[in-house]
Amino acid sequence: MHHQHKDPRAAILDAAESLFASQGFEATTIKQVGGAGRVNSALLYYYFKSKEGLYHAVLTRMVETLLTTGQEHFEVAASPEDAVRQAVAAFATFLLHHPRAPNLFAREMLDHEAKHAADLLPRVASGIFERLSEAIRQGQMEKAFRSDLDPRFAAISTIAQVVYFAIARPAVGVLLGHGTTGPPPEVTREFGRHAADFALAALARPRERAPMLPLESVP
Amino acid sequence: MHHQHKDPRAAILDAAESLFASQGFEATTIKQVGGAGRVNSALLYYYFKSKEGLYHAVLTRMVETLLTTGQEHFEVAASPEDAVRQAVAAFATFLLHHPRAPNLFAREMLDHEAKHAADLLPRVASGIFERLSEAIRQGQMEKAFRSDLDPRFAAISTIAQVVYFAIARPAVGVLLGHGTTGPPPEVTREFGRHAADFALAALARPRERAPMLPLESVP
DNA sequence: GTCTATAGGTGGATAGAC
DNA sequence: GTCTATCCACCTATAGAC
Repeated sequence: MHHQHKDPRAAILDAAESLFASQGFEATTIKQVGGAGRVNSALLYYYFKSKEGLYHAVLTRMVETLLTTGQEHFEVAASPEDAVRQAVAAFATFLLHHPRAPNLFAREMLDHEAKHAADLLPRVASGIFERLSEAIRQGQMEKAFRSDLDPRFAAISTIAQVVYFAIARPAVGVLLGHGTTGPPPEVTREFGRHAADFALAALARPRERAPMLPLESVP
Repeated sequence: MHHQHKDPRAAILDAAESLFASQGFEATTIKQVGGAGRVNSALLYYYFKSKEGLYHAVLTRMVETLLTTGQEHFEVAASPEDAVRQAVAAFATFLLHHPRAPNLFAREMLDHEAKHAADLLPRVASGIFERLSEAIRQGQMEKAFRSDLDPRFAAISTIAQVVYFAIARPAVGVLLGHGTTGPPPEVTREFGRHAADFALAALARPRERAPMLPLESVP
């Protein structure tokens, strides 16, 4: 999975990302980072100001990747329905390559109330959530979606499913009968499809319109 | 908010619950617990085996409360639709009284892969998730819900919304324009209603049936 | 049951050789 | 740029007086 690094800086970043995500910031020691990255642990202070500085660098790099992935998916969306599917797919793709990413972000919310991500959150908000909300609003205007749901709330509900599934892996695993190690990859992919279906089913107009019929014909 | 305690054990539990939830297990020190509970910090080792033992006691007490709340709500559910609303309401009620609870559980998943909650998760699974899944399955059999969604996945999607909203408060706050302190209580309640609506909209049968009509009359 | 004092161990960070 | 050695702060846990 992980290839050898010539660049010590990248090696440190990779090791730190993995450790912070799996153990948390406080529980991860400088020496663990050095060990995992096969780099002298004192070297960390040459490339980064402090343990916190390293942490911030890890968060920043990950957000950039997420934004790029989101960008690529939204670009190919042809309709509001498609945009919803693409938004879910963007997260699913991102999670496939960075399985621990939700852990890292979730921790940042929990441990530091997003203090270190204060400059990053608005970029995620405008880069992904706002675009999804906008697509939903668009679908409502085009009468493709029901209009009694708040577009921003609906966007949160959509993304929440897949992010929760990733964060609460142990709990979800127990619920689905796979134990605390969490569900196998196949089930995870299956849930990704389900999440898009669930969101689109919620957004769908409740009853079939009778298109093209004059109003008088409706009882 | 917090009343004075005569019972040092309860004082320690309350202080630890609050601190573990807001800072995490590793970042919380014994002396902070003692300080917040107005109890000598060495006393902790008289009532609990260790810092880990205290942590486990906090988790256990919280799960019991959640299960009781869930129980009470499910008991009054008269229909599958009602059960879905009651499940969301159970979590909403619980979160109202224990705003930091999701943080605590989320941390346990993230920091320790639910190691300390291994004995608690099955109880939550069977006490709440299974009952919600069962209600959804029931609704599908009664033709009240669409039948192309996996009941267990649908249960996860339903709960995911409200739990995600609680965990990702800072991110959700930024998205909705309230800053990293998170949305005000009113918006939180509003989202609770939305979550139930969203889930029921997703579960609803896609088109209106023509009830009681003989089959031949359908074109 | 409650408190003081402290042992024993570890972690972040730096100084300075190479 | 990289490594060794180490300082200092702080944390968990216990011993033992009261």
